[in-house]
Amino acid sequence: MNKKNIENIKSQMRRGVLEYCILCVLDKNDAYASELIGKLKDARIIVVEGTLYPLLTRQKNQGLLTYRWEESTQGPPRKYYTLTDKGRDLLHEMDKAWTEIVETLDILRK
Amino acid sequence: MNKKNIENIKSQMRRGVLEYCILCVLDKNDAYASELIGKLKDARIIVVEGTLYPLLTRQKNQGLLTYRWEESTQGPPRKYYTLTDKGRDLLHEMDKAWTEIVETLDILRK
DNA sequence: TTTAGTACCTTGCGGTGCAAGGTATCAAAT
DNA sequence: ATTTGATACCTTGCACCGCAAGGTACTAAA
Repeated sequence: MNKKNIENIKSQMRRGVLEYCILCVLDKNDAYASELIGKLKDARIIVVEGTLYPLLTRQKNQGLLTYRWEESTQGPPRKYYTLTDKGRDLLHEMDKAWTEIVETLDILRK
Repeated sequence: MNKKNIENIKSQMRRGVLEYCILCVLDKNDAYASELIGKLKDARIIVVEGTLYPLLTRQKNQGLLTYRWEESTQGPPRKYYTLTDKGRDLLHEMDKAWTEIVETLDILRK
């Protein structure tokens, strides 16, 4: 009951920064969807496929990302996503927004 | 166009911590809804009435808050919200969750 | 008795995460 | 040859929730 509450809160917080996290990860290296899910899971940002795929499509349609197909040595071809210049610009805006929120909460909590 | 994007991102990030902010503010002092809106606006967490009222009701129904009516010297009576023990417990859990997310993003950004 | 200020609350819409289910490719085992 | 398992992509339907807009009610001053 209470545990459910806490999980709900955590996921709500994570949601707010999900798009930010994706751009962060892609800023370092191109990646394909399944790979991204793994990396975000490692970073304790839980994401499921049904969330990530529509999100990537949205970001692509906003011109933040592009993709290319690449053959894999094992398994079906992979769709590698890359940050565009526009995506990088937005990432920097997100950095600012994030910093601002962290500062705000520091004040609220002090 | 782009400005709208950024605003959208910020509000999405804020949403994730809205409940947390409310409990933070109430942890220091009891407050009534209009007052809360003012305090959160000062903290650059924009909230509108249509968001706050249902949220307070939700938190009250979850047993995180209680309220009492108080007469006002000018205007209608005010509904002062107070954190319950359960609310305070959850606030501490939120502190942990928030710290964890901040750490996670530090890692993702490094 | 009208206007202005303060305070409470509800309704309808749109956006979005998630669970579940579906499709396709490749390679190894039967 | 065909079944199985691993990998990878994607869609659908539900439910939740923030927000804009609109509504009610009390008080005091014009």
